[in-house]
Amino acid sequence: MARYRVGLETRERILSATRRLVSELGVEGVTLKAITDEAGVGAGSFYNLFDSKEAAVFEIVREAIEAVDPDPAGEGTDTLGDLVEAFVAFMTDAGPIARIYLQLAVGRGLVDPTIGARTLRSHRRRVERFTDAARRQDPTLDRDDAEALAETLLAGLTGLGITALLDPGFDMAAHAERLLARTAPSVDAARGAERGR
Amino acid sequence: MARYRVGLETRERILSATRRLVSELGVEGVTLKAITDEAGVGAGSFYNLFDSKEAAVFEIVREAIEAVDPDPAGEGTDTLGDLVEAFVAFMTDAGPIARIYLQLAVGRGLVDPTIGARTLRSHRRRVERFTDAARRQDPTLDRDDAEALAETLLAGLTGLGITALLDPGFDMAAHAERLLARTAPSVDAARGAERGR
DNA sequence: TACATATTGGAGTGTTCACTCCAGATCTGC
DNA sequence: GCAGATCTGGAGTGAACACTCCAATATGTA
Repeated sequence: MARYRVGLETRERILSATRRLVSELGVEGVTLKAITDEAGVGAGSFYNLFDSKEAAVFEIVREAIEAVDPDPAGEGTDTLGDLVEAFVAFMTDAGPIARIYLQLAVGRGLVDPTIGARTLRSHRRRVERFTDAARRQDPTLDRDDAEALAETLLAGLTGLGITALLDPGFDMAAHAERLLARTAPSVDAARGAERGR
Repeated sequence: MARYRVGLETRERILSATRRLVSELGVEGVTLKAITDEAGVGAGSFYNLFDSKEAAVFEIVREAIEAVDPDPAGEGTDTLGDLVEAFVAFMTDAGPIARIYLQLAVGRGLVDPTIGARTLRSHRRRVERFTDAARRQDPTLDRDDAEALAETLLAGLTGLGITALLDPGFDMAAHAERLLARTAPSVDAARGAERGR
């Protein structure tokens, strides 16, 4: 749709504005006028580049959902600690994206079945990733046990992430560390031993 | 505002409709027409009983937020297990209310500072309740440790609740049990001992 | 029963919204 | 530097929205 350089630049400007506004006002709170004003662009320019307001918002939303799954290529190398650390970093450093993700996954996911299903799918994938990491570090772990471990650990991380986004003073990293130590004691012991080496 | 019997009945009918619709469509998705249609009532009747659409929605929202804190009077008697059980029951049995609560707390709380602050306050109160219960059951527990325990346990419960609402087949009770055993081992040991008596 | 007051439905109002249209400006390959 | 395509802002459109207004009716009281 955009073919000239200026068009592509405008597109980026609009997406930045949309990202900022969606994170501030929510997926439902953002208006076309707000986007075009923030981007310094007329409505005509917007519709020259996007089919609808929804299309621009969806682009941002997809970006947010995919951002929770870091490095989908590098399989089998992460430890549970790495995964936890990455999740904490996503929640505390990713700025608007984490906000958008949670708003979307929880706020919209509970209302819109399409988004709910998408969120659940992405959650399952993450559980699997965590499960694999746990069994890699503690091979004596039963598959069901590892999966239950992953499920509770991820649930805890999600809850901590919500608190962290609501309360800027919350020390998510410390709580996540503790959560890992408690929910995955055998794995964490192995980790401690490795550290002490 | 309502003085006659019929008026009070209509008020209840409108609130029921609002509760149902807010849980299905979300706080932002519900329209006045949807409410009045669902309640079988004209717009005039609605505004005879409520100041605004917001007022009716707020009534439902307040109800949802208060429902998370069960039995605020009976202090000092609940065990951690009781509190966990109550939280699980709220998420799995409370029907629309739990949906509304999470939508609101997370979806809106991340966007609307007023709601965010309110959610955080209610969260702090719950953390305190959990902390007290933990120290009651294991008096050797340090206050900071107990609070960290409560924070991680509640975060986990919240995360599990989200999954439970997104996935009807999810066994929240089992995961919550496991979470309690892991995050509060000393308390849970005491509990097991009591059970074995 | 008679009267004051509450309740009712729904047509009407003003506002906000996403989106269309298009004339003129700008861009880029040749 | 010309031609044809792309990009631009913003006035204009219709639909959806929350809310008002009011004549007709129902309700409770004495």
